[in-house]
Amino acid sequence: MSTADTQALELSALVLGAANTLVDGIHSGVVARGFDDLRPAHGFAFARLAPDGATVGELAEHLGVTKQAASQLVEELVGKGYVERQPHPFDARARLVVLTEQGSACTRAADAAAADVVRPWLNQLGAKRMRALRDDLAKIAARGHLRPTW
Amino acid sequence: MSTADTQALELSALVLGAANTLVDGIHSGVVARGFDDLRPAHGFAFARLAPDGATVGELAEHLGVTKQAASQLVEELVGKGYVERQPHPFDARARLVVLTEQGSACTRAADAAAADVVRPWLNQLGAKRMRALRDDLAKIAARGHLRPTW
DNA sequence: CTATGTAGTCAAGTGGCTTGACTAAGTATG
DNA sequence: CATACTTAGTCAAGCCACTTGACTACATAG
Repeated sequence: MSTADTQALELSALVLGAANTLVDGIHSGVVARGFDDLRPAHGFAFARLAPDGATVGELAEHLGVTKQAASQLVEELVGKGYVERQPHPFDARARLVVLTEQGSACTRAADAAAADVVRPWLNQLGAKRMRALRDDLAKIAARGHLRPTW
Repeated sequence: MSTADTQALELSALVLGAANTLVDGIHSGVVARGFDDLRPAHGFAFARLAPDGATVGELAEHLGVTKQAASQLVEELVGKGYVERQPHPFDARARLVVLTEQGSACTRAADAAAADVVRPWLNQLGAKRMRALRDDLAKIAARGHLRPTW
């Protein structure tokens, strides 16, 4: 196996490990802040709904699941008070799913939890290399090599 | 929200996106190489079994599932010819799960697929920053801020 | 030798997801 | 406008990876 391949393997493992740490850490932080009836999958939904809401179909595509699954997820979140369905402004077939105040509070909690996870990384690497890390990953993403869902 | 928090959010999204790209890309590459009866979860199992095999319990802990689930996964992989159970050298209760030749071939395919995913990153960033990226992630991991499962 | 702990499997139940079928509303064609 | 087609969403049923609970076989401490 070539050196480049070995490097690729190491990098893969590290990226996957970092992602794992993030998902677990964010979830733990969200739970610790009182939102204990949510799972990581809900966070990925919130990320799509956060700015201006989304339709069930858009959410489904973002999550990589069927519309039916997304619809069920929305129904669950409605029941728990995190989101609500509104009539779509332009398309009477569609319904706009938006965060409630509770949902917004949860996304703020998730943001804070993410910061908690990343903070030790910042302390370890320093601000300069941290920026470089972010910029390099952004460069990769900008070239379309990352899925647009996140 | 502070600047550091914004940076943390961006970084989180980028890392998660990169991980997503890796998982999808590796899986696609493995399927394309003829191992089309496997799912990403099997790859995570192979990663633990690859060097010297592991017990069902060890595999379960690595994957973050129950022993029963791991046992079922092993049973499935046995049926497909990727792994086999051997008597454990020291503990008659335990059984050592090891890769078959087919299983090893699959891990090599996964390695190659990972390299395929990472290669465009290397081309985009250059060797120097690529090394820096890996080293920084390794530094973070070395401090125990990443889950040891990967 | 006995009691407790550990490795693994069997059995049954669960929950998130899928496919399939359907209604309501938009859109394009004549 | 009238018909055919597409799209947004839900309802219903089934699937499958995972869970909890119960159990056997072996190990280990007292």
